[in-house]
Amino acid sequence: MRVKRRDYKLLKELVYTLVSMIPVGRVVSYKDLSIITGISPRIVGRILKENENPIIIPCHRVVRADGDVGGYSGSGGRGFKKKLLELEGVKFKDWKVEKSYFWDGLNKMVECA
DNA sequence: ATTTGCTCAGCTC
DNA sequence: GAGCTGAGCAAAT
Repeated sequence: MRVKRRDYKLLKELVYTLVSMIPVGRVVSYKDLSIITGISPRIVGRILKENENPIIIPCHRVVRADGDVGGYSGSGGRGFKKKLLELEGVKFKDWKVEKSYFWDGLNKMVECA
């Protein structure tokens, strides 16, 4: 399912909203966001990168499906992202988040809807 | 565990 | 208009 280009702006808002819903100490994969929004995972990353309100959007809580930290365009890069997550209570195994920290709340919400 | 191929919106040439 | 570039994914090796 693809979204019309005209809706791209709304799509961004949706992504931001979803991301801002992630509880502390939990993470969500780009893949899940891509499924929910109906766009490809890369575009999710692009949207986060282009986010207009970095303050209310905890981009660091979005990681790759493999558990890998992924990239980060903010200050400090990936290292800072990892540190931030650890600070919130997420434990890492090398550079990967343990699966138990993935949050499936979004998927459940979508199932409900 | 590592390499390869695919994806799709945006930017550049 | 054609080609390159990613904050990724999944399958094959």
